[in-house]
Amino acid sequence: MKKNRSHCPVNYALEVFGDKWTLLIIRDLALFNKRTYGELRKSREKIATNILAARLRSMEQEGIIAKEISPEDNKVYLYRLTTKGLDLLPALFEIALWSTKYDPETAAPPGIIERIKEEPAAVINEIIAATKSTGNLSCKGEDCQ
Amino acid sequence: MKKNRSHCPVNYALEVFGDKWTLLIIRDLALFNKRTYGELRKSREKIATNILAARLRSMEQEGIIAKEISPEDNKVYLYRLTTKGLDLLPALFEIALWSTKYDPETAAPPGIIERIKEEPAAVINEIIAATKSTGNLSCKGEDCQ
DNA sequence: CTGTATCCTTAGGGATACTG
DNA sequence: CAGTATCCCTAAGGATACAG
Repeated sequence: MKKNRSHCPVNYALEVFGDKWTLLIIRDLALFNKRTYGELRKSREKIATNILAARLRSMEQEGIIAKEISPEDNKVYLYRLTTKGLDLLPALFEIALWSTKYDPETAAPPGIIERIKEEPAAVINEIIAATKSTGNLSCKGEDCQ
Repeated sequence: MKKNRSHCPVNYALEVFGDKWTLLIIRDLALFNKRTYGELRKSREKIATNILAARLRSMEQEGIIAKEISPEDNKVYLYRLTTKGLDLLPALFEIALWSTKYDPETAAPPGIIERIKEEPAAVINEIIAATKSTGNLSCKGEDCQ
């Protein structure tokens, strides 16, 4: 895609996360608490390793994720959402809610979707807390997996 | 992109409007009140005519827009958002608000963004009203153009 | 005005092998 | 474990001509 087609805010968003993978990576970081490259690679959608690396680099450049060395193991890198990335959660939630309303394949929306619907602010606060805490938290997601 | 990579709601949304044009067309229909093929073609981002036709067809198949003959001129077709399409407005608004917060190029967010921030429900109701009313409403948008 | 029909180009993605 | 490096491929997009 040609960059800077316009200065419309919708267009800007498309240029930052309008590809086929970035939003899924944000989902994994936020909802499934994935932190490492290996965890992110195990998404249900089976992202190729080179694509994952490319997306992570792009996301880091855009400032929506940050990469840090694990305090526990200096050979392990941890990815986390920045404030700019966390600010995408309301949009992500609206998108997910819309899908569960209309996707014929998603008959019974699982746990976290219900929570997003009932108490989105609380979910966001939990994600922020989990993001800020150091250490490698295991994946606890059950949906989408 | 491979379809049906997973049944995750985020993934479903990406498959429906995760391309480079659909969201911009929704923007034009909702915020700029565009209704005809010709109006839609005049987006700032200069969509090619074959691409526009392809996207409109896809959106119609997905059920987010509907195509009708103009009551005023039976040679003119009018496109409008369906309920499913209108239900995307909260997501669209969150996306736009995020962009105006972070896009360095969007220094001063223009009029409609302010309204979306202050009274999103009212804006949605106006769009619904404008969508339901028949007749070819002229484009009144000032942003993004 | 509302599209089709072509032709062409390219970025994005997929598969796989390999490396420190 | 966390990526690079290649090679390949195709869907998506762009330009333009034309048609009902």
